[in-house]
Amino acid sequence: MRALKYAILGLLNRKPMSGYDLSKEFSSQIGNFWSANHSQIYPELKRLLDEKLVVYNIEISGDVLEKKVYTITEKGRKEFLRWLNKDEPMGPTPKDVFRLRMYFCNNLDVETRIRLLKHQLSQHEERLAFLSDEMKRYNTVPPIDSDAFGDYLVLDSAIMREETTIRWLKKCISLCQNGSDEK
Amino acid sequence: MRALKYAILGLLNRKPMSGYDLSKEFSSQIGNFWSANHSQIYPELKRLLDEKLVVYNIEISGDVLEKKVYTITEKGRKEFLRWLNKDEPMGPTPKDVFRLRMYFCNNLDVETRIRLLKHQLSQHEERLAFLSDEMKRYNTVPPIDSDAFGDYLVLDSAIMREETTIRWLKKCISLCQNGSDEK
DNA sequence: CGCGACATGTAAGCAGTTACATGATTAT
DNA sequence: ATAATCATGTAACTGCTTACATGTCGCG
Repeated sequence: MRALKYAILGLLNRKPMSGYDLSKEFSSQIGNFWSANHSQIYPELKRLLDEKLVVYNIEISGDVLEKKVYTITEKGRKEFLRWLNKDEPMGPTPKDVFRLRMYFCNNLDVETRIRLLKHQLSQHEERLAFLSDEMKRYNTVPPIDSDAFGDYLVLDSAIMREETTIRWLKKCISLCQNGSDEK
Repeated sequence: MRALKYAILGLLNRKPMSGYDLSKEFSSQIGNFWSANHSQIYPELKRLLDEKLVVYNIEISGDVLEKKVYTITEKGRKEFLRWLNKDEPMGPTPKDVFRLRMYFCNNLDVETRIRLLKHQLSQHEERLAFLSDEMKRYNTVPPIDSDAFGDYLVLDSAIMREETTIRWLKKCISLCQNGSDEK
């Protein structure tokens, strides 16, 4: 599978970057659906280098600090495009610990459920507010052949995901409260 | 973290089961948000046994075929409830390879994007149809202290997730088509 | 001069997938 | 008979997280 490999190749296909830059990218839009930390990125870059999918040259920041700026090769671009064009089946359903916990929530007293649900709710609302703020930067949908188009699509998806989670959490809270009244 | 440990304890807290039964459970409602296959379940059961959180007794199916039916212990129940009551922060954003691909979709020609998007769309619509069918079994919201309540909540969540994904996919298709007209 | 950001790496361990391996039971 | 399902395990490998480890640069 090696999704990280293609995530990195895709980012380097946008523009040359260092491992450090890549790890920052994974905190931005793309990070809503894929991320990795530096301890995974550096070894992967070494591997891509061995496979001749990337090359690097060293830039000096300041006096002596070396920065390896990686560039995708023609071979790398080909392999990336091959992966991107492939039609793959729907992936496995992603895991979610909080929903796993709610699956077992009949073992919790109602007050605890509501407390846990409200805590999740506030976190997701905060996250949604952050994402909505990012969305404000787009007055219009970016051109479909620009890098920004991908940014826009995944940001939109992340917002929709948060909105849906929030709707579900509110529904859960409501069901727990009504159910407890009925008793 | 050991989420699988608690998933298994929670299921055994519902009723005694074999490893085989557990792996089937992960294909039902709970499987929408957590799953594992038998190669992970059997070693985990052994570990739970070592930790004295479960015990088993052997049932014979047919003539000689042995079936290990696991039961949660009092210690196991306590540890499960401790985990369940804990208030944990929002987990990391789940990974999604298709959205990762769409992040890079400006490198695809419009026809390919639409083909890939429509393929995903049909798969998610099929999945939604299946889940909606499952939902029909509930004429009413189950009692909030029944096992079925958890089943209901996660099924509802899975349906909302599929609906949202479908809305997003349709939006992406529409954006790609309109954008290509404008050019 | 101290702190946060910049910058790159390795090691140990946990979690999860795929494949290997075996055998019994039930329905057709 | 034979295929699908029941039933239990192990081994090898991939992916990912957390911690270890080191050093520079720019700002206040």
